[in-house]
Amino acid sequence: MTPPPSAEPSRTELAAESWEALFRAQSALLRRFAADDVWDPISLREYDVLFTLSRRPDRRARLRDLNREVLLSQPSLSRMVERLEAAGLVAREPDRADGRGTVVVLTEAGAAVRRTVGRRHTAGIRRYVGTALDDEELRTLRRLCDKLRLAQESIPD
Amino acid sequence: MTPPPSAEPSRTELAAESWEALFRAQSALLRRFAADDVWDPISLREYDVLFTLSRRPDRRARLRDLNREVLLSQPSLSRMVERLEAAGLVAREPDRADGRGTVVVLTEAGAAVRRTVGRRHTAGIRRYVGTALDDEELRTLRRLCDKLRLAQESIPD
DNA sequence: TCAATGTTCATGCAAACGCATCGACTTTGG
DNA sequence: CCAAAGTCGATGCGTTTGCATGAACATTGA
Repeated sequence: MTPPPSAEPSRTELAAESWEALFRAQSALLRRFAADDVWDPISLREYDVLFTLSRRPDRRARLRDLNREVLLSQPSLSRMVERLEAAGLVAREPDRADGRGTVVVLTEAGAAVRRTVGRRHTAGIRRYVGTALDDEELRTLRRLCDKLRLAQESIPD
Repeated sequence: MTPPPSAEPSRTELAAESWEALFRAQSALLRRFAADDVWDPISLREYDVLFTLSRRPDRRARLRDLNREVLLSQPSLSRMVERLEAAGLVAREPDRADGRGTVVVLTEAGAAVRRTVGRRHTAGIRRYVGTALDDEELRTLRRLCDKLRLAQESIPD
């Protein structure tokens, strides 16, 4: 149970330190982005949903699939989509292939808001991320984060 | 305004891709950790507060300082500390050096809960992070995330 | 010195969240 | 073929969050 008597950090310690560093970096950046006055008329979380939709073929996705990519509970996403629909940024339609499903579609207005907010947000990313690391480091960070995320699919619950 | 006609991704694109990768990796991991049945009797966010306190000298910190490290608004943290105090996991006392301040102290019970939950949480970290990357990659990820976070202190608002 | 300004924490309040659950539909297995 | 089990999305409900604000104290500058 106790770590081996070694000067080297164990694999578990390395993992814990890396996760903490990742978590803290994300928190610090998220705080900066949240402080940026670029989000009107949506929230950062809503932007995430619109952004995710905008990358999908036909700008549409099943609610369930959307939920897999966004850090929100299913009921919360359901209600957020409801609000976005009321604001005219997305539309909901039944899935013809599965009677249980709801398909969420990004409207033109939603795509426009996504682009506008996205451009402003990108300025922050360039400022807070792009000036902190050089090109090589950015590429490495991206590669490791992608690897870390994709690995989750192979790790059973 | 438009990117130069080049096959190379611009610095801005690199930064955006890296941030997205970081954000998605953090989301995926946070979801896994949240699904782990290890949090009782606290939430993941509350654990973060207890954990942060546990690393401080004398296990105590000003509310304001705590708020700098945790991704919560000041009122939310104030109320969370209120709940943690009601649960006996922290204590609040006035700051003798500054009449405005409130010092939050981790109690013995709070430290015990932090350790118990921390041990269980660490198993998840080892599983989800420690098996996804090798030692060298973990060290690199940690280094880049730390650099990214620390750089924020030098970037004005 | 002291008025003006800034900082720190608490609280009222509305919005958003997650959990539990339900109805509707789909998939599976005998 | 159909009953049982599983999946999907919506909704009731209590909890937690953030925003706006206020009271108390600290700091600043004339």
